[in-house]
Amino acid sequence: MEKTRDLGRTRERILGAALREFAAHGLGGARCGEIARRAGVNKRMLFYCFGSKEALYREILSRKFTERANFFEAAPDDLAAAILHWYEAGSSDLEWVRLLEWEALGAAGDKLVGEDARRDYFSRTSARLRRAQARGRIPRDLDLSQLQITMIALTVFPLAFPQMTRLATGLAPTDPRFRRKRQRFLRWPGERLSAAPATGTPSASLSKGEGTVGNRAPRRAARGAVGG
Amino acid sequence: MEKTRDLGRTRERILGAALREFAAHGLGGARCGEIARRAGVNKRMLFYCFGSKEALYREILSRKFTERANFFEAAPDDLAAAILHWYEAGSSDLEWVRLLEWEALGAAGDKLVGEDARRDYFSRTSARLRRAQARGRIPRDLDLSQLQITMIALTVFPLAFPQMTRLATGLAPTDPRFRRKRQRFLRWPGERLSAAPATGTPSASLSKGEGTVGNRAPRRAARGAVGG
DNA sequence: AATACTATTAACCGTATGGTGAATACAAGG
DNA sequence: CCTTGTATTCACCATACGGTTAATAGTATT
Repeated sequence: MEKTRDLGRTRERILGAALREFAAHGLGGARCGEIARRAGVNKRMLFYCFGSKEALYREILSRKFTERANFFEAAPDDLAAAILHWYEAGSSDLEWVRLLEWEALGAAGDKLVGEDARRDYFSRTSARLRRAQARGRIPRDLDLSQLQITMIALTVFPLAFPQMTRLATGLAPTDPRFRRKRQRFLRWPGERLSAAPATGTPSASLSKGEGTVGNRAPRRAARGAVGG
Repeated sequence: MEKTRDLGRTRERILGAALREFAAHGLGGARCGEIARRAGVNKRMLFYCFGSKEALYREILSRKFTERANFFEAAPDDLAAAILHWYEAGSSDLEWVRLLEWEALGAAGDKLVGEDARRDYFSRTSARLRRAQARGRIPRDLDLSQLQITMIALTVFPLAFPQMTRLATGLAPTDPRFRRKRQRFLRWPGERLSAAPATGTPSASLSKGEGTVGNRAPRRAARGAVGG
């Protein structure tokens, strides 16, 4: 039979509820009482287990962050296919995108959660892209760091701005029909990029895509803080 | 000499301070006391002038919304040039982007501020794009509503996720150097799109770009509310 | 200069919230 | 079965915040 007392389990329940609450309302907007209620746990346990709301938030970010990292590691070589993989990786988890977005709004310039890992990701991806460009698989006149954020933008944006997506397309970004259409659309510039006119290699490939995009720390106590 | 009592002026001062505060912290995170302090005005005046925090927020959104709309109205015909104009329109005002982002996170599905105007914008733009496509100036196999949110994504994303932008490019999205690089980058797919291989017209043009992208109403009292 | 009106201020209130002190109940070890 | 440690609960605090009541001081009008 179930143990009536199991700290590990309550921890997990809290983390689950907190993820939902923080994704929905951000650090400042999330309510400890609500997290406890959702977790079916006494509010006090949050502080017993994690010390403070902010520490709990950091824990959530850190977990989600590493979880997502693995996903990104598995990108295929072909650029067009890689874009689709990134789309999958970047848009299959609404809560993650929302956490990213809260962070983007809340960060004041203080160190991000997992900043090193992120920097790592970007520099690895960058090196890979540079190699591909040197081999002529990406047009020489294309700015690679611009290409990077562009790819993230292409995949993350619809989830990050769902109302706008719905207004433009009539579909929710989570709707399977939307996702199919988006994938079809993304294939277009992908192939175009692959057909690299600069050097003329008809089919392109990137090295394998790894890495992640991430998280960050808290802001000024229980609010939001400026972002720049 | 200056009037010591001027309701119009205090209203403006409040609006100015509120814009900054709401852009920085969102509806839930913004503090009435702080707005008053920044405006150099007694807190009571916020409620005297606007009734409630939320009403003030709506006023801010509505103003910013129509202000931006005018900007978007003036897009040139040529697609490549239009993209640059949209970039300018979409990325020249950080506060606006942040308001959009707060909205995106906060909206629970309730009606957006200026939703009708936005729908208008999207349908007008959509019609224009369809005409251009019919004339063969945009590849026939390109999904136009996907194209629309893509263009917004390309221009808005760097400001919406500044930390990511900085990690990828080493520059802040507001940095003039970044903006130049981004413009140069955006010209690339712009010209590529213009060279419409589907029907073969070498130089493309869109009709004029109008419209706007926008705002929304409040959420559950002084918090954040779910977004989907 | 008295009147009437309204912009402005000071003080205050009720509530919600993050966080805590201390009691309590369960489980394992002896 | 009793003790010991810890997971869980209950009651509570201090504070911050949106909003309001009521008094006050400019200003225009006559």
